[in-house]
Amino acid sequence: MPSKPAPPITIDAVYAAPGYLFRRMQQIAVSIFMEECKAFDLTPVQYAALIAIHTHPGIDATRLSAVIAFDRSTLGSVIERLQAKDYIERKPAPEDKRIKLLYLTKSGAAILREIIPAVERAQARMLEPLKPADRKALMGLLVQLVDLNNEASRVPLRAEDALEHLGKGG
Amino acid sequence: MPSKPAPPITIDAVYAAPGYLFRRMQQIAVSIFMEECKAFDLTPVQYAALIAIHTHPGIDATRLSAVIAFDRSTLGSVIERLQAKDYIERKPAPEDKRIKLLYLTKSGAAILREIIPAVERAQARMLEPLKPADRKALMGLLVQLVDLNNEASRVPLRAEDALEHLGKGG
DNA sequence: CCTAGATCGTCAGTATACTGTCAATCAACA
DNA sequence: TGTTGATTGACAGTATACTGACGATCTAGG
Repeated sequence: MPSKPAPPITIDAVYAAPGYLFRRMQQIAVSIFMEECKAFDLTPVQYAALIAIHTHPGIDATRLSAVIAFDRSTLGSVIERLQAKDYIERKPAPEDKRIKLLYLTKSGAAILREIIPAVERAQARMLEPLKPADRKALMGLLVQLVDLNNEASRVPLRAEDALEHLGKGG
Repeated sequence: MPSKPAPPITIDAVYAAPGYLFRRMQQIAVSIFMEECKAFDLTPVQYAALIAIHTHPGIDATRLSAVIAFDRSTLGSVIERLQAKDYIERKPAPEDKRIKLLYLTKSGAAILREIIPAVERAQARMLEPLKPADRKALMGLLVQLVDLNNEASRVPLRAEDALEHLGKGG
């Protein structure tokens, strides 16, 4: 068998490349999210951060970044904005002066309850063009791929990190 | 059948949501691309722009944004950076003073030839954890979904727009 | 010809993302 | 105890992305 010919240098090759499709789909997903949630003034990232803080009250910023796989530097400004909107508050940790613990405010808990249906609509809309069986297949493959590629990203997901501040209770 | 219960408000629901998986996969894809191409000082977006200009010499910025589905505002700074690196040049259009036509320089054409193998490696690595049959299945579903959701994004892909400056030759 | 509307590039403003660095602080160990 | 090394939050710098607006320019219609 002869060696594979050099791939052509055209934009059509890009359209079929995984990286391009992932980027495109992310753009579309954000667009749909913002459209469904425009009444709430919350971005997808801010939403994920609120959910994570709701699930793990008293988490600190570094652990939060591991739990939602967001860059720690980026997360600083996200937290600032959520605090400015009065959706979260930061309290200094009594035992470690470096750490600031994150908690939802009443406003934060309320907006979370209210936005959930819009978020559910957005998530459904992203997959709507596919047949139900294809939706399941795609999600299954994506969950696999993201999990198996976890270490390839600069900020791997570490869901279990959230439990450390509770005393390492396995 | 009773109505569906309200979904629980936990981070685990986010981990399984399409929007979160698309974001995560995009982060991973960019990370792999940058790692494989770190010798070339080109981002994924800059690479796509170069390929598109190579495929459509003399395209203008607005049409380029339609061809690679990037926001027109964002593209302005991308073009500036490519120009600063001497990979492209802009020439005023003789027939329309608003338009600046984009061309690859010799450096741009050269770096494009050189970076292709690294890009191919990056694209392959993104899907590597999956079995070959699953890779094909995932790509097939993604191509479908991105295409069917094209209008849902703020900047839909308009590949055919690139031909307009050639005299509407259909 | 002349005006109304569309288009082009650009800019300001906001929000992710990542790299690298820094001071303050904490933990571990000699 | 004293110092080394790790951790935390913060910051500067770069690069996408999107919104909305703007002047310059072109096109179409009257």
